[in-house]
Amino acid sequence: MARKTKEDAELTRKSIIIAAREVFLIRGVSRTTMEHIATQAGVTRGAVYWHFKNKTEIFQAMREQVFLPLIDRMDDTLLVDNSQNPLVQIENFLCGTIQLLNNSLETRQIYEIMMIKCEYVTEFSVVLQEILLTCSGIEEKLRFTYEKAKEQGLLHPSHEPAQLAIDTQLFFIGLLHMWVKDSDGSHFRNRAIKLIKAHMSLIIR
Amino acid sequence: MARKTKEDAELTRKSIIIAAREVFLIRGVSRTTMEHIATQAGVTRGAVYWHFKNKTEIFQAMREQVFLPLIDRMDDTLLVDNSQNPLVQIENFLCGTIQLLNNSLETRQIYEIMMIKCEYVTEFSVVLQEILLTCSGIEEKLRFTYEKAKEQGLLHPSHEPAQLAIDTQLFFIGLLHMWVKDSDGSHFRNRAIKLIKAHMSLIIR
DNA sequence: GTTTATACATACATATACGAATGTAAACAC
DNA sequence: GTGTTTACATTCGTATATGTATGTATAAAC
Repeated sequence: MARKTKEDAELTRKSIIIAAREVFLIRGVSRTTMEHIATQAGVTRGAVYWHFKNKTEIFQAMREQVFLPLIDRMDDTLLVDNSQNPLVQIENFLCGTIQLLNNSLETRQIYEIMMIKCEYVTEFSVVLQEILLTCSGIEEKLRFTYEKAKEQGLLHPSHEPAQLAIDTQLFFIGLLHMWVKDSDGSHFRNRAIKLIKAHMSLIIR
Repeated sequence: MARKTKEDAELTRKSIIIAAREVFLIRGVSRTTMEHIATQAGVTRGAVYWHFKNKTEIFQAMREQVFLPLIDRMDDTLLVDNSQNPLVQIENFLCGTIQLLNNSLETRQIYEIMMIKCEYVTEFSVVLQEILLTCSGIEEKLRFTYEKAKEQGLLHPSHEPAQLAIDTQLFFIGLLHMWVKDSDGSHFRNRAIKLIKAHMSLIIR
């Protein structure tokens, strides 16, 4: 077949990532083959191997589309000193993430793949380390924001920012996991925003 | 080879489950083959196919060893009306689960397999439904116990048992996930008990 | 306008996995 | 003590996956 222009090639690359996401979601990462991805993208394995060394590289490319924006948004919502109520900042960050999952099919699917359609062994254990690191970052930023809240006297005197940060983080990790697993929506998806507000209300005062 | 006695056969069956757990942990469920399991158990694939129809059946057998006791312990700790402080009952249940993970290699490994070494697709999506159901059960039992606490005036008047139950449940799900992922122990494993106490202290009064 | 590198498709070699079929020796039922 | 069933091991056919090597037409570089 004919050679494509650079722009066309970039399109094929992107369509491969999209195809991978769609197949990963249905078959799981381990069970999808390069052939599955290629077929779904409407190309042959040759094209896939041209753009990516192996499946892990495709997975990483897919993952970056979700994680880099997450970090950015977190920094924007939590770290920027906008003289807003810090507790509201935290609530906005948490709710914003849920909104993103609601609005973006792509994000939703990638989260689902990463949480229940991927086995973190051998080449993928690296990803686990990165997740751990991201979580550390979240904890730190939450703590920073809770400290602001404490300075402003918004917290109960016996509550420590560090403890609140971890508690909120673990609550949210749990929520995300159940949000993803609850595909019919009745248990967690529909209630997520309410649950976040309830969690924050436990902390206020 | 020679036929074994019934007792011997039962031993082989158990050794296959153990072998499966060990290999699942290293290679992930999808990537382990019947051959891997057989070799690890010191038998041939013939023996494995004799005892189990396929890999999913082995997985289920392994899983039951962990989930049935969980339900039992939960009922024992939370539902039995032992006139103990309900909040202490909840704390004991949460801490007890962490202790179990600390003490039992088997339990620890099975949790790890189920959370980050398994892809919940096709035959395995059934397992997801069961997990959802188990979670519903946990929520209900937590709510029941928080209601007892409220009756005894142990809760802040503005706190609702239903909300607390979900908050605690999500906190604990998050904790379990991070506990499992934090294999070096520095971030969550060593602090788990302290984090639980901190979480409960947010609720008291 | 020729050359070269690109963006793939096609073909090939190798490896691995599965499930079933078959074989077999000993345990158990009688 | 003979027949039957059990608890496996062995063998076989088939399918599927991987990575690479090779082919090829065209875009881009000059």
